[in-house]
Amino acid sequence: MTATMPNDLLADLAARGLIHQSTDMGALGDWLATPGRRIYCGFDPTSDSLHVGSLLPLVLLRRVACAGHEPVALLGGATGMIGDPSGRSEERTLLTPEQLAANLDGIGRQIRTVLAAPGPDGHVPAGRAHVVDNAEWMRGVGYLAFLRDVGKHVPLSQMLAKDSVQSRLERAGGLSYTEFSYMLLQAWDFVQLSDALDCRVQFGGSDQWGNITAGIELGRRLRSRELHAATCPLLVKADGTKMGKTASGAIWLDPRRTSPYRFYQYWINLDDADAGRCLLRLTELPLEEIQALDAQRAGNPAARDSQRRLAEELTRLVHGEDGLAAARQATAVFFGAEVASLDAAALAEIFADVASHDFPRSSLDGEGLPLVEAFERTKLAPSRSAARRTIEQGGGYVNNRRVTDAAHRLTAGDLVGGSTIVLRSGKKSYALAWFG
RNA sequence: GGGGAGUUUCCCGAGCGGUCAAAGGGGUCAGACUGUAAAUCUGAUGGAUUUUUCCUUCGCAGGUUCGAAUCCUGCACUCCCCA
Repeated sequence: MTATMPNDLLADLAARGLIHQSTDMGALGDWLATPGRRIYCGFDPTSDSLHVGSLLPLVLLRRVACAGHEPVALLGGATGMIGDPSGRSEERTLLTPEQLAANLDGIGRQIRTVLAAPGPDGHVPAGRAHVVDNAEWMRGVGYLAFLRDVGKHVPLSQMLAKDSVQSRLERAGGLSYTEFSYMLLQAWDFVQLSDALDCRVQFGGSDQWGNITAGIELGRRLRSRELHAATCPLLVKADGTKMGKTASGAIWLDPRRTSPYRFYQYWINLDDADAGRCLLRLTELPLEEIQALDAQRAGNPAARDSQRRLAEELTRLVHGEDGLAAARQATAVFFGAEVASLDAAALAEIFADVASHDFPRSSLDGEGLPLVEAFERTKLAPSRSAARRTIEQGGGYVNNRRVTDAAHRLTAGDLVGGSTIVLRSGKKSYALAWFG
């Protein structure tokens, strides 16, 4: 059992800074006083993988489960056909049905995995998790029926008043009728979920407030039912930029897009200023432990216990114990650990992100392959001259051992794991030389 | 249409006819320091070989010279001033 009891959910969320806006907290608390309540949060199928930005709502659902309630992850199989204008400055391009199907499959898998992963205490969250797709109830609905059953009950004045609509209308591109209608679908989702699962609470990012309140209003008009909601603040870094964006692109949850190593490294490299908030909002570590880490960070920032802990928790959550182990091993190697004893499988795992180049096996025969040539061919250096320079200046490594002789040649004795030689330039530029 | 200025190695920007692969700054790459941070310091920075040396670069094409990025002619483009 997790230590958290049902009534603690709202207090815990508040303590972690996860409540930005909400409907009546008192009523919300009363409803949540009974265990096993269902709370939903929607996920847009805009890609076949979630990224770091989606971690917050995903962990939010886990908190729901840990508190003894039942999280409902709603996949936008229907709404994905339309596109949510919230927080968008321009009209979206429509997804093809094939893309949408692939995206639903991908993120559905990720959501199930994360919701079923054990927490820091080693236990799977108590509450049963539901994953549903709004295409289930939208697919068969006709346009006329929808206009009569749903549209009729939503005043245009309210729709026009939403921030998401206003900001788009002020822009040159405006927004299409299609995207304008999005909120009706999300509102209808809420009502449907309250019918089918007695789900009366919706969580979401603060940019969802408009869509969420549309659902609450519709529930009141159509069912005379009281629905509740809370939004969490958008997670941004201290410098105002989005979480999970790097120079080389977004940090994804899919290991094929972002290796566990790079995922781990993203958190390790997080600014001190952001570490505390991320621990609070993205991990399930007890508050006392986070406070202790905050104190350690203030007293000894160089140790970076917070970043390390954050990286461990989130990598384990997303990639599992094996993924964390791989990330740690890769980290050790990338920061100079011995490489000679690794086997082929470990090498492939660790250097998954690293560029490689195939050489004929015979090039190692006799005198061997000049190191400068290997550097040039693997693109570690733009030319032999450049390779010679970095080697002479102490920036050349073979299997993580520094080589300062520019005339050095690689031979079969340098092979690691049977057919590979690990080359490195400077602190962290690696390349693999394969000898097939 | 008339007059003037310019086009240099990744960028900016110096460059007396030879000693210019070309000052200086930025960037980049290494090294040191460090918290896998920031700042700082050091070195390197056309290619091939490293001993010598060779090849390719200074808008494009020719020319004058023993020899030009530096002089002459034509062409292209950019900028400024006067109409």
